[in-house]
Amino acid sequence: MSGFLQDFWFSITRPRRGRPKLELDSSTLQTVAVLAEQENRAPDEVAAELLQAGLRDRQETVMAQLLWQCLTPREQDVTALICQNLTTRQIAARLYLSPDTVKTHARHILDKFNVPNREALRQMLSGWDFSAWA
Amino acid sequence: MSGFLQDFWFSITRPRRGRPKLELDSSTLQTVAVLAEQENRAPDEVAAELLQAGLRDRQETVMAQLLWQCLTPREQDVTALICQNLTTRQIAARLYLSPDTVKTHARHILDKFNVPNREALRQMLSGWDFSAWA
DNA sequence: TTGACAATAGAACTTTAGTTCTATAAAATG
DNA sequence: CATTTTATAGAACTAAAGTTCTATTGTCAA
Repeated sequence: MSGFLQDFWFSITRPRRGRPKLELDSSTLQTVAVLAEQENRAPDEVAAELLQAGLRDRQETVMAQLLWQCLTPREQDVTALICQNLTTRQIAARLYLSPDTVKTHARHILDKFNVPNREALRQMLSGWDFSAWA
Repeated sequence: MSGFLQDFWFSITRPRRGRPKLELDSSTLQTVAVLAEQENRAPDEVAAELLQAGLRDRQETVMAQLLWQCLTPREQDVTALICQNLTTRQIAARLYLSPDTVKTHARHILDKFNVPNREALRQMLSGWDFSAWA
């Protein structure tokens, strides 16, 4: 058995109740293999890297969600529209404010998320769904 | 055996020579399991999603690399520095140009990559290593 | 050789975001 | 109740990016 099979078999045989099973379709595995071959690396290494990168993203999402809860309702509105790539003017028109007011909210938002600019905010929340503010 | 084990076992027993083995450390698997539990989803579903997202990123990189080849040497310089978040002024000082010239190059770069602004360019090349231009 | 094109360089002007400040009303606190 | 804090709103100014244009030189094709 390969090291992976050993590990997996070991985790299955451990006395754990209701442990979920890890099941991937073979096409994903094959794509990993193809990519690994292109990069001259072991597929398990590539897969681990991809998984770990994805997991890191998710953990950052948890942090961002906590910070989101610290926003006022108005700030959440402005955040959502910023992340949908609306300009200050567009946001102002949408929320019936002056552009300067939008910038004030943006200032507060960036401070609460501790990011240097709107781009960094958008990057931080890039996987979020803001369609409720469409 | 789980479905994954079946698939994997099946791929191993197929008459393929030198097929690489997929091997992940158990801590990664456990992290996937924890995340899946938080999201009330099956771990194999989460893992597949993470892998597929990562693979999609890699494919976009291939396209970007083709476009990168279309850049002139100067444009590649400017692209690298833009992606390291340098301002126009900083880039101009680094390359001994006027800021307006940097903006001209940027214009050409954005056109060649078919992106609307520098932020989109940085997003597109976010996984690249530009340390050679440090 | 001449003209077209590409690479490199730069300028004037506009738009947008960022920075620092002021102001008011409502809510919280002592 | 008086004061402080917070949320919301806005303004003046600056920095940065974006847009459209001009200019020169080298290369290439007719």
